[in-house]
Amino acid sequence: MGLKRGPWTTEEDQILVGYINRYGHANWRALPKQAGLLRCGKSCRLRWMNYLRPDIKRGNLTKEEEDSIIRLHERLGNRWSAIAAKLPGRTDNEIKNVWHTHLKKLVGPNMASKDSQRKTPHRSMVKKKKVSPETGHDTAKLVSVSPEQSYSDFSSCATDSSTASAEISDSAVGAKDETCLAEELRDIDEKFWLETLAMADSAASMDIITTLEISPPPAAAVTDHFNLLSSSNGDDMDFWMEIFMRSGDLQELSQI
DNA sequence: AACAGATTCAACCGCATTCCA
DNA sequence: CTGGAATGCGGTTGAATCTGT
Repeated sequence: MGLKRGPWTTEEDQILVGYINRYGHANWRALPKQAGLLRCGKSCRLRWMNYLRPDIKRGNLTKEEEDSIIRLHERLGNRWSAIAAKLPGRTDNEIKNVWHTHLKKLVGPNMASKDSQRKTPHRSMVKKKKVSPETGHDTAKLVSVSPEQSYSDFSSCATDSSTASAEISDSAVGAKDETCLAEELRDIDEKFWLETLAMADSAASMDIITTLEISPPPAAAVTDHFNLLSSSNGDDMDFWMEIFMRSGDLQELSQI
């Protein structure tokens, strides 16, 4: 289509930065044409988000940042954008690259293999994990996916739950047929939700939620767990993510 | 100095989600 | 409700660079 690809030149960068500084980036698709760039909107967005944004930190990650990434990855899996959101000035792409080039090696072979198993902790699956009014589970969705998908999805959702480490061994994953595995996952899944929600229900958790300034916790969040689960939408994701993370902290603390 | 293999990281690709008519 | 466009995300690729022989 006559669009340029490959590395960006300094001139292109200047044009893009100049245009965005002046007009913003309300419409990425229209932006390159209006700015006079022979790039697709997607490419412009990526260049801006990962490289040209003024708030991007340059240089190597600090030890603290690396530790944070390792901790967050342990809890969130390969949800790079979620991890990046906790590290101001760092991009999801950068964190992903750093993980694959440095940090994966640091955390050791066990975690590394866990990482490869985890594969795509897909956000769609996280969202689809709505609770059916009758059964409390979206069974059809779980049964229809492959064992690998089910496991990676599960681990991404429940990475930090103690039940998440109610391990499904490699061999088990390989050996079980899809139906058996789906049933097992449903059991674990239910346990996970109950535990997580129980955490949210406790006064201690509410204190933490308050002090964390999670904004704003849905009014029904604690009083009506399952109704909320079945009606939860994207706006609540940050809230739930904090709950997942905090519940992990609470469990770690209780073990200590 | 020359080469091969390893590493790094910007950019691309495909897919899911969100938005809107 | 539906379908198409726009956006965002995570996995992958490949050129540039580094390192070891």
